[in-house]
Amino acid sequence: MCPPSNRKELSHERIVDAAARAIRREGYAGVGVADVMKEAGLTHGGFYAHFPSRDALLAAAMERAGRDGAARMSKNMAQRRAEGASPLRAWVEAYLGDSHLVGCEGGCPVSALASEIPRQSAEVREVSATRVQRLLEAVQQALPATADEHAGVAVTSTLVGALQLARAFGDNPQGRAVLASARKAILDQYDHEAVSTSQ
Amino acid sequence: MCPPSNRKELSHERIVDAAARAIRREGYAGVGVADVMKEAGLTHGGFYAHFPSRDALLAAAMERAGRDGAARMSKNMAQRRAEGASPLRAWVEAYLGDSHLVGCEGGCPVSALASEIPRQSAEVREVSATRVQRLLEAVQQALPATADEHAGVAVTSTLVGALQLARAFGDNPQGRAVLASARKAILDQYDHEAVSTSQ
DNA sequence: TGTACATCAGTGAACGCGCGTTCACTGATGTAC
DNA sequence: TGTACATCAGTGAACGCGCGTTCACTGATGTAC
Repeated sequence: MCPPSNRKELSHERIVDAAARAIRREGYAGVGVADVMKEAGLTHGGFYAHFPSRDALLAAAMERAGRDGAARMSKNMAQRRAEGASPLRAWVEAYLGDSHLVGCEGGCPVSALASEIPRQSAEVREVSATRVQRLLEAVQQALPATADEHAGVAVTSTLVGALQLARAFGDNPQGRAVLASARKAILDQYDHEAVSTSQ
Repeated sequence: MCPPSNRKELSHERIVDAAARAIRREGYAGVGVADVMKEAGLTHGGFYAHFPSRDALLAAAMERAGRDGAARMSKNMAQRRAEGASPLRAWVEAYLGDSHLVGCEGGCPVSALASEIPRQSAEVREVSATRVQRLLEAVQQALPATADEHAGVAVTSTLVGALQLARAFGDNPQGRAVLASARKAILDQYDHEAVSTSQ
């Protein structure tokens, strides 16, 4: 069925995909080797033919989750931009959408894992820090050209913090109110530029 | 040495104190019953005379950590206010101080644990949500009276998010830059009121 | 004041369980002749 | 075309370990008389 040189590679992809979902759903600490392998349709014994350790899997999963999240954001944003939203509005409404209150599985791994990062192994911390850096860059690009770097960092912090506080309350009016307040505060301050200013 | 009715109570306090430090240092998932008991100067066997389960300990620890953190913030703020800082400046500089980049052990449990909260048991989530609520209220009180509730939520989100992103980078120039940007952005926007306006 | 007893906080061994990791083996696949 | 062999991804049993939890016991303390 599969070209021989591809078979292992395909399994590898399934494992990383499963782990990328698992870390966002369960946290770094909640992810087990056996569960990930099972979700990838394999048995746990074969794991060490793919990764030297559980930590190596977590690192690969974080990188994959970051790319996943970015791709999904791009798609989501493109649609909002097509509907006439400014880049910043598109970002903020996509990132802080009410649907992100439940199930972090497909969302931004930084907001799903931020407080766990400092407690991870060096290899996981390094990959995670790079993902934070990419998130900062993406938000900066969505801001009007007049916004300085401080603004980019502050907006990213607000996005990540608001999503976490909202999730701490859960999918209820209190959680949704946190998201709404953060959306409003960011757009009121930074979205004074007209839509036509950018792009 | 100890009045008999007090002895158990004193042990209980030591256990909760140890756990309140442990959850901030290691995360909910990183805290073990035996380690906490050892840090409290006891053996693990006695634990279940104090708590019905590990989750009950985590809940008690979160509440204690919240009060601890609030008390420390009060002290820190009082000193800054005495030096002439506005309430908001005092809050922001205390909360986002560079010293919080290493060792969350004595700091704000919300920023130390935020992304883990949605994965906890109901009892831990409830206590944690209350701590988030208290944090929102405290920040709101530090803001100028002209600031609405959206501003309070946004500033709290920025504080929590910035501390976590900075800690993801670590105690280095990159981490300190995140804190500095967040401090600047918050104060530039919300601290236009003169010091004399409040209190 | 002194002795016997009741109380109870804390001890430490033991339990079942799930984890990360290892390894001898299986069985499907492609290759050599 | 057919047979024998080499390769190697994946299997599943087993390992040591640490965890949360239980429980029979200890030993210090205060009380009754």
